Amino acid sequence: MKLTPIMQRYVVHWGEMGTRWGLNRSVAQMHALLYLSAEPLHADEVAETLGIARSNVSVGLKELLSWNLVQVTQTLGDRRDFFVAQRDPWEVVRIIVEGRKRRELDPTISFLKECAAELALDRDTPAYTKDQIAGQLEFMETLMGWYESIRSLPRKTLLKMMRMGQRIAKIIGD
Amino acid sequence: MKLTPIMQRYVVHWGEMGTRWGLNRSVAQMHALLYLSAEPLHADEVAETLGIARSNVSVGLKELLSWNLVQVTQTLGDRRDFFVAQRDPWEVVRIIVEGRKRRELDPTISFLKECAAELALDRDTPAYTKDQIAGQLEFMETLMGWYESIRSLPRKTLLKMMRMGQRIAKIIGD
DNA sequence: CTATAATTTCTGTAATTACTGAAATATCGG
DNA sequence: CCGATATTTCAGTAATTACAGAAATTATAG
Repeated sequence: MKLTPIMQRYVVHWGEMGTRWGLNRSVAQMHALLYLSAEPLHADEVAETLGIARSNVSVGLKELLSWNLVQVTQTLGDRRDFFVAQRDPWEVVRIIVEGRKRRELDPTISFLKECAAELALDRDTPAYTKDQIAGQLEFMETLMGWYESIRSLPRKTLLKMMRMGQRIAKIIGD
Repeated sequence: MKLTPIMQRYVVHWGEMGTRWGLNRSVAQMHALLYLSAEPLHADEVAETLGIARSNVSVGLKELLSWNLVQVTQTLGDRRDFFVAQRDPWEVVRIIVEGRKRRELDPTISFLKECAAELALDRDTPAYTKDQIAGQLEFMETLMGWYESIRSLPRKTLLKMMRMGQRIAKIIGD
């Protein structure tokens, strides 16, 4: 696939940002490429376009598949797998946030719950420390509950809410 | 500083999670330790408690200072710097989110704006690609605008909003 | 101004993580 | 089943990142 200069810069930028989000550079680049491409691409084309080894593309695409950021399609009369990226930016962010929650927040909350339970019986740990852990757990549960309730809202409602911005504070009252 | 078994596990867990959030393990451990500690600690104590080199502690604490997750205090009659962590979990998250926004989202939005401007004149880049970039920019601006308006709400209002959960959808209408 | 304590910088090393290219495996038409 | 093509696995290598310890710098008390 031939990239225009702007497309190249986009791919590079996205690769760079990916590293800050915990993806590795080439995986993020693959995603960027597929995101910009109107047609599904096969792995060889991704490898060639980005100049990385075919085997890496295989691994990277698998990772993107596991995140549901990319899907496989087939073409009649072609044995190869073709890949398309999730086109909708909302959906991309939803997927990423969901994944991060599962991998980062959920284990922490369970851990904190364990701690809280054990701390109830613990005589050695200072009161201050207990409070800190309890406070953190409470906060994370609040945050998580909020996320759960927002996650399922239809996009239209979400968009409306976002556009309301600060006016929402008035409606809620204080 | 003497750590109880639970405190040790907390520090280890937090260190592990830190790596998934883009911090390195020991920096995250330093933060955890200070977060749990009722009193300010000096660098030597941090180094000794965590079993890492004094020089590393110096670098790590500087990083935490740059994030405003940790602050320096002084004690009368002691030349050493003492460090305390931000105690409030809300504030911790606010600081982290703010930092990530600044380091990750802001540059991306500027980049996308540049792209959008150049794409208006560009004859080579396919229409589909242009749409994808435009869509992403629009989305990120919406998200950012919402964040800006929420960020400044008093915590009380925020908490109320979070506790309302899905009921907020009804109030907004559809 | 000097001696001492505290902190930071810097360099080499260790550990981790990412990547390539070859080999192995799987898939499919005939 | 065979041959051709596509994909994945794997082992060695490269690149990156984190770390320790020594050396240098800064700050402070006397």
